[in-house]
Amino acid sequence: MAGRREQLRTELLTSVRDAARAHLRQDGPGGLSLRAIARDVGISPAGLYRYYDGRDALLTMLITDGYLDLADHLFVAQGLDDEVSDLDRAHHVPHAMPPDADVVARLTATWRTYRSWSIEHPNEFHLLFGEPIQGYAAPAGGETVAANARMSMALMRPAVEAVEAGRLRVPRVTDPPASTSVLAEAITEVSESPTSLPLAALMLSCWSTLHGAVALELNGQFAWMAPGGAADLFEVTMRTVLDGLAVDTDDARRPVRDEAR
Amino acid sequence: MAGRREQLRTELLTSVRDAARAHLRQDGPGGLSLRAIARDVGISPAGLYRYYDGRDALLTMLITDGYLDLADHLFVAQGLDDEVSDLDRAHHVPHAMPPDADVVARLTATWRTYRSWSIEHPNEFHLLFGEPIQGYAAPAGGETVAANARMSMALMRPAVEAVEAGRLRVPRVTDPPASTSVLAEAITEVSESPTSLPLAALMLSCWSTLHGAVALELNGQFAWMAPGGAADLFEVTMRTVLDGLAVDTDDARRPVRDEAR
DNA sequence: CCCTTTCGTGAACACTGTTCGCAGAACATA
DNA sequence: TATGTTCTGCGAACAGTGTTCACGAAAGGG
Repeated sequence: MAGRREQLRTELLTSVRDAARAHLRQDGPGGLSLRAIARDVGISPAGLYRYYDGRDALLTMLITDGYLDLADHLFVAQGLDDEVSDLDRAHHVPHAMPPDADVVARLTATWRTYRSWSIEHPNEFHLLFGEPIQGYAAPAGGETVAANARMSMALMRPAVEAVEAGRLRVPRVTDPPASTSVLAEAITEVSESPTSLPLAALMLSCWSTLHGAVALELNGQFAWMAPGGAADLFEVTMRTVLDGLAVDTDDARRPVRDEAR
Repeated sequence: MAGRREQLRTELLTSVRDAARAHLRQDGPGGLSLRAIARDVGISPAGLYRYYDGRDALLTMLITDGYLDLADHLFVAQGLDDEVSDLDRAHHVPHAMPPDADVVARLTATWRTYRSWSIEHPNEFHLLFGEPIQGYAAPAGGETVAANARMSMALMRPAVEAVEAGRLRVPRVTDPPASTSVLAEAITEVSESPTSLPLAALMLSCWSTLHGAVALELNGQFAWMAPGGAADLFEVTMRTVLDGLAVDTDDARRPVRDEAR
């Protein structure tokens, strides 16, 4: 028995959310204007405070949504559609793989999706991974950190699986610093599968490379060396990394290729 | 024969620059306020326009300075003090190496400096590599791109030297996409030394890893797995990458270690 | 001394996020 | 149905932002 009030409230609530997302996409995190959003949904600036308690609340909502949306895309890319919330289920994911595809193929598909999502949603990427907004601090409640953890897991999982399947070599870590012992434990806890320090280090360096390649491309650092777009640069970077991690066979190194393509 | 006017002008000019830098360091790129700067140097907001033509001019100045400052630090880390402008010569660079140090040691020192500079100047890092400021576009003149190129060279050089010295393996690139042929040419032109496509790809992936590790740490993505600071995480990531690029000797893989430390 | 260039100012404009008090509509209870 | 309570929404106001403009004063050159 939804009262008329609740109905109007949820309608306006999502209407505000949509307007906020639209403005984020167009003008970036810095250009988010409460007054403009209020104008779009047809209420006064002050009226907005009945729905979202100021700019910070809107930001945490956008950040949470961003992490979850990215996580959904990553899950779809791996063929794990059942992990995805109903909202984004029909989303088109360019590199999506069937769930029984080759492990390495699912890995590369996930990485490609991390990039393509970021290229298609540059302002969301900046909101999630860029500089913290002036005067904004994530609430201690942890709405955003949970979403963040979900995204991290979606990103890490296929790499872990590729290692477990024996398709990726885990490099040794020489002289690991003392404080990094917590690292493996933390990742073990989150990923719910036992993680050694070298494996954790591998995850770290892979994520760093992936993230760095996307971030540098997005900020135009590759513009002067790839005028025609940096998609191929990403491809080369990814293959360079994966070839370096290819398992050694007896006679020769087998380059890592994604067989299902 | 510096007239009294010019003298006052240059004084106020640098005074404005210092104030702008101070505000950047404290409040970040978004929190840069022309009125606050004007207040600091003791002139009216409108008077600022006699020295810097609006916010954008101030931003290009700050960006240029940032790239050059980072480049200087990288050069000092490699022991190339003569490349450095007089202004920052006496700067303390924690990982600085003598110019005759081991190639790999100079490489790791450069990477560590890339990180430590970013950690110590987070807002400058965001200004240089973060989201583009709302409504700002780099001038076509190229003041910032020249500084950017200088920084790129300072960053790439030691890795190239390590390869030339035979201390780093250059992984093959399987099936390079067609458009990446320009890449090698572009890097050859900038670095003034012949660069093959695999070498260019190696530079790319190294820079991506380096940048990604720093960016992720700076945005707190590592906070939950390294409560005590991420310096050791960076160390592990760097060693993982470099060990993966260690040259193959006849009997065993020799891990890359920096001998002068 | 005069004329030109530079400098600095205060006022104004169109914005921003946020707070406050005051209306009116919707709801729950007597 | 009548009354009291809660929720909505609004206009005004405050302190802040970048930028433009016309105007007076100072400095420099002839």
